[in-house]
Amino acid sequence: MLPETVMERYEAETIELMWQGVWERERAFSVPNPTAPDEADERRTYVLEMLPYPSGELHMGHVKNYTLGDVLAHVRRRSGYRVLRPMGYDAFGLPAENAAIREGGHPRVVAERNIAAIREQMHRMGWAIDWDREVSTHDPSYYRWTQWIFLRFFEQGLAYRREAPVNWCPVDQTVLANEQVIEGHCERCGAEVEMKRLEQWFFRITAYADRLLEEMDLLESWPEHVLTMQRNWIGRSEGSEIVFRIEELDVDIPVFTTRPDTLFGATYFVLAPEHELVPKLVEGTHHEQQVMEYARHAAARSAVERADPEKEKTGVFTGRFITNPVNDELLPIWVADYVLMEYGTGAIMAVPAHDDRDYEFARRYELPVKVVVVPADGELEEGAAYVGHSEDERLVDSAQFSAMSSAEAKTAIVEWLESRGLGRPAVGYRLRDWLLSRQRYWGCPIPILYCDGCGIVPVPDADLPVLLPEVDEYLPKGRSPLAAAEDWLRTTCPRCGGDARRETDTMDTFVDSSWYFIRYCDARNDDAAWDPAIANYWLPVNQYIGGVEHAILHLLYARFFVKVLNDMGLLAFREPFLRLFTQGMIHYLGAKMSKTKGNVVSPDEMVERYGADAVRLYILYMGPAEDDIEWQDAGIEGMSRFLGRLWRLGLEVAERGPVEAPSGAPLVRRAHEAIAKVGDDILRRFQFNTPIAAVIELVNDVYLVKDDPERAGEVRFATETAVSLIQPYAPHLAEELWERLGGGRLWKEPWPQADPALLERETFELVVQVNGRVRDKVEVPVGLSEPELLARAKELPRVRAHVDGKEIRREIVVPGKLVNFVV
RNA sequence: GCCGAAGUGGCGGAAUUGGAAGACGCGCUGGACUCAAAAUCCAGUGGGGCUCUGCCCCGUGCGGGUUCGAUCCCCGCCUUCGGCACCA
Repeated sequence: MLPETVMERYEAETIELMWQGVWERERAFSVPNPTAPDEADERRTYVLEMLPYPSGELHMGHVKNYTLGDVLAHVRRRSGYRVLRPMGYDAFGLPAENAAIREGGHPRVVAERNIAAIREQMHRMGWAIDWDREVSTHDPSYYRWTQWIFLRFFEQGLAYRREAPVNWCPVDQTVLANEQVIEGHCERCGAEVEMKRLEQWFFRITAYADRLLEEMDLLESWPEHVLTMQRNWIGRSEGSEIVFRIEELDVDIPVFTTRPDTLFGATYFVLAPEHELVPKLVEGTHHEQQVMEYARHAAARSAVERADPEKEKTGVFTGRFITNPVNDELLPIWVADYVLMEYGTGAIMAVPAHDDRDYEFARRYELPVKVVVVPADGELEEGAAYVGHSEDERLVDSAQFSAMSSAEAKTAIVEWLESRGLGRPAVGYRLRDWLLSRQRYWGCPIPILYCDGCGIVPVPDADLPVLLPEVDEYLPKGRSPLAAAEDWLRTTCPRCGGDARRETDTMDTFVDSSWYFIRYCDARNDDAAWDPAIANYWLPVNQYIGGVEHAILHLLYARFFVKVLNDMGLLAFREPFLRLFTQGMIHYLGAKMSKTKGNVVSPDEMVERYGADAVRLYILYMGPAEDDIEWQDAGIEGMSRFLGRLWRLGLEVAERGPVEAPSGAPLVRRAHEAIAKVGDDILRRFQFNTPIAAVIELVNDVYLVKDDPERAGEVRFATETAVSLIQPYAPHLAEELWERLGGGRLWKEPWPQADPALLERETFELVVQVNGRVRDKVEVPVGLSEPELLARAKELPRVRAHVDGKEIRREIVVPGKLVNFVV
């Protein structure tokens, strides 16, 4: 053994930079596309982590995300797979634009500076990425194809334009999608959102609502809670549409309800303030002024006020009455803010006895409450609506439907209405169409022209990309900054040759990230967005890894895109991501890391102090990858210490030279147990913390006997195994030690396979219980019969102490584990 | 309010199919090495008790249940976190 003073110290930075250079020179992780792609190739796999937004600095969430993917990719590749693992940048979007406005300069310059920085940091982490496939969504060679896809959607009628009440952020001066409004506030800047009516572009995602639900069956493994969140977001509910009629005005108003069984309990009728019939109802009546004032006021109210559940519902009577089609009763028509224009038909029948909201409203405005469903025991709670269901509930006061159960009545009443043309079964969705236009500069231009003669005209494919023009002012003033680029704006119509203007809105960045995983497959293709043969070879993604914050939007949008592209025959599969893993967040000092709170642990600093390997190891050792976990400064010290321990062991063992390991030696067996554990944990259980513990244990075991010359062979084998198993986590150190131990390129080395024969034990420790309590343990040979095991157990003095003098009523034997005496 | 996930030593966590609770790391304690310290190596470390080479009791948020046996399954609570929240 070398004296400690002579032992070479572990210099993480030197070793890491050296090996990063080797990987780059040897193109270690480049995976070219096959010349004859075979879609059925079982030995290929696509490991993908979510596209980073290049904010200028890598954060610990990225480190965790990409290290998870890295470990998986290494193990898969060494297990004989062709592994596609690309990287890119979600570079369009508000933050870069805001930074440019703040600091002066061009958003492109800001974005590209940030990309350069984050790329550098990614290289420094040593992630095994195929950099030949790098893409950035802001690059014309990428967004050209984003535009091309938009045009395909447009052709299919899946991209359309309409005026719509939209969420308007007064600070960012732009329209927000519903999803970007959090409790009435802008997701990005926190400002209170206002309502505005504007011409907007939408994707018709609602046309795919059912398929987004049904085709969840095609997914191999997604976290149940993510699927639940998507189901809730889509919010499919089955009910019926029922037509009410205002005789005096000759007007029919349909409503959507999930409770047609309560139709006889309707005591009033409500229209949303924005409902188009409101003005007609009150025109020329003495209610007109009051109602119109109320409607204007309610409609203009910001989402935050309207969504506040604490707020009392308000409304106003219109003076009109509408006929309940089931019994010809006249119901007063109200306009109230608790009815939403965007859901159902913007009108409801109100059944205060059986709906909480209607009940609350009826109490406030002293409207009648009529009970039509009662539980079997007839007990109804005072002062509340009966909304629940009980097994034997029955309808009352509902003409020929009385005495039916709710379920029976639902069908019967709708059938009765349908036969008279007054109703039909219908489905409602919470999901709205995807509002994709943004009145901002830094996004993908929408490739559309407006011609005075031809109207809306798509830009011909041959004219793509529609490049972002240069402008002087990025700050939007209520219209897109693109509108200021006069030369760019004016163009000629490709159909009639007349004057035309360009669309000045840009796309939501979720559009860019809804197809990037396809582009990676064929990233350098200048003739098409992708070659279908190549896309179908790699895709769908076998393992997708990312933050749970994208559980709804990004994942839903990407699924939608793939379904549409599949329908067009451009892709052969219907779901983009077969397996999804959502990682937990990293907290520090008791809170989510954030710049504003100042509790950020910088990956750069940690890499500088401990090296990339220690950071990679610790980020996965902290706990289960799906859990939120707390960063502990002392924790990374521990990992750094372990790497030092492995390093010293490796050098010592290398120094001694090769020695043959006797098969079946204890450390050889221990090494095989570690191999089995690490492989199983990563590949089957998707558990990344316990494999590290297993390797640490192996190293600890080696340390206890490493100086025994008799055991040099098994020590060497166990050390080599530890180095090989830790390679996915700490690739630099592992590579260096592997070379010093006389090996070649470890990243090309096959992943170790456990020898089942060596996992077999000759003896095992039999646990002996009396009445379910452990009383003793004894080492016994494997393969003893049950009576033999029981006999061995009964001999034990401590067992005798608890059994003697008592009657053994039962003997339980779990082969290979334990016996239990019940006395 | 509705839906979902979780609760284990001083801390992060482990226990894979109902079979030894606390692997591994951190922290702490003791020892070795050193003039000393750091680093390193070795050992101990859930709580309580006793007749202390050992043995007994308690212990996985709380209260019940099923079982020879429960961190794991069932019922009812509590707490924390996440999602949705006038969606008719």
